[in-house]
Amino acid sequence: MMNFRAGEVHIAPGEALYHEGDETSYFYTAREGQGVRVKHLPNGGRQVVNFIFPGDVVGLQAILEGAASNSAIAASPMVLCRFEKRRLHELYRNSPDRAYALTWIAAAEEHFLGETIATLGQRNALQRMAWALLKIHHRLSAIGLAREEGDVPLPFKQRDLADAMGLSLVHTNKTLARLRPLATWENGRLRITNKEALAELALTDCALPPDRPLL
Amino acid sequence: MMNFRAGEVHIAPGEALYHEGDETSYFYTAREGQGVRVKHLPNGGRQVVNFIFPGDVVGLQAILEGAASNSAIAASPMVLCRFEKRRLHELYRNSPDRAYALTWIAAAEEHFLGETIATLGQRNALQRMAWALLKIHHRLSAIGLAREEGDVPLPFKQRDLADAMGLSLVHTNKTLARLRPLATWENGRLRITNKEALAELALTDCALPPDRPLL
DNA sequence: CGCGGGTTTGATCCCAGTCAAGTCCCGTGG
DNA sequence: CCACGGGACTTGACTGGGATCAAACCCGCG
Repeated sequence: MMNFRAGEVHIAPGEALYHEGDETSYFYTAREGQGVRVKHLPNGGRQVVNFIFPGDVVGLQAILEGAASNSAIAASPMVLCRFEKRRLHELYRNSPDRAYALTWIAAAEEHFLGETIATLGQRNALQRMAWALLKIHHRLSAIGLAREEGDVPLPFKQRDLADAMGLSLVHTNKTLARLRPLATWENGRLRITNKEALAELALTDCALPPDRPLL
Repeated sequence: MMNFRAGEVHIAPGEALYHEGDETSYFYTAREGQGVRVKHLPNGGRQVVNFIFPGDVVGLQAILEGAASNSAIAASPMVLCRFEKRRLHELYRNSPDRAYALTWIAAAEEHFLGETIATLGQRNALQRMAWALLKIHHRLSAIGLAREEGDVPLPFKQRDLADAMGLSLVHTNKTLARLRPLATWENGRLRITNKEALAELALTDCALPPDRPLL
């Protein structure tokens, strides 16, 4: 099998994998660490489009040609595999199964963004936070990052979560405080103590997409 | 070339192409008419995830297996082509270019959903409406649905737009009224009279991130 | 003429944004 | 060793944008 990897990338917390507006010719898969994809608005607003966890594909929009519509920023030290987008055609010609997996991933991503849209559009602050914490915990658990005690690493700042849920920093903080008996997030680790109550709050039917095929 | 079409579907305004929770084994491409993809929350909330215009692929998430995460509802009489998702593998094996195009479309969709997320998260009511009207008009113009006078067909209800932008119906109405000098939407047709002013309001352009220090 | 769905408008309320301090903690340097 | 500074997190007081409630209004239609 041909090797599509075009190198491995290491980035430190706070650094960018690529910037909004860049004409990047790569896309990536995350191996270790966590980060965010952010979009900036002309007025200074900052939206975290989604979180980047190990196993995610990052920057697939690069196949659209043109400037990247968002920046990818690391929140903890990250390791990613880099691929050249112009060799994607080869992949599609020579490795239909992997191509299919790629589409599958894109569809899964779309599925998740749809849920996020519903959250931003319909849920209040408490519901948003409950939803986000559940999703994050579930996702990280699924990729085996949970410790014995059931807590998962979450290296983000409250500001990141605030910008992800479209809430102000202060209100995010206050909302996290209200959720404290159900979930705690401190020292970069998130623990869910009452999943049922959280799900109740979040109005989640918590149906996640099935396991993905390997790329 | 093999024929993947598995029929043509006609649906009337208000009817569903598929319902949330359905185990559909099809996906579609829209040929005529317009509709919405909606998600429902347990508390009765309703979010319009996006609008369906001619040329769009609908229900590609079906490749994820399992229940559909949203419903597709027609707002005007629609005509769509139906495809069987289980034959997608064939497509990937026999027609890499079309497979690539499919991924391209999925990526474009993801790109758009990302913009929507930024809108719901960061923009206020006036900015949201301005953004939505611009996007819709631009999109419909691009597929040649604009008349001589520059107006495009928009068969939705104010409720649909409200649910798309996460605003209440009444506030949507009032906001549309405030935008009246810049854009009018009546009798199912949308006309933009002052594109520049609208874009100004919507804060669209967003080329480069403002010089906020990283991290 | 009455009815129902969609649109418009006014009055009131409250969730979340903003402003402003203050605390905790860690790294740096005197 | 402590003083200092800066970044993240907390907390309280105030404000306002948008939700909610409640009526009209404006059709097309039976």
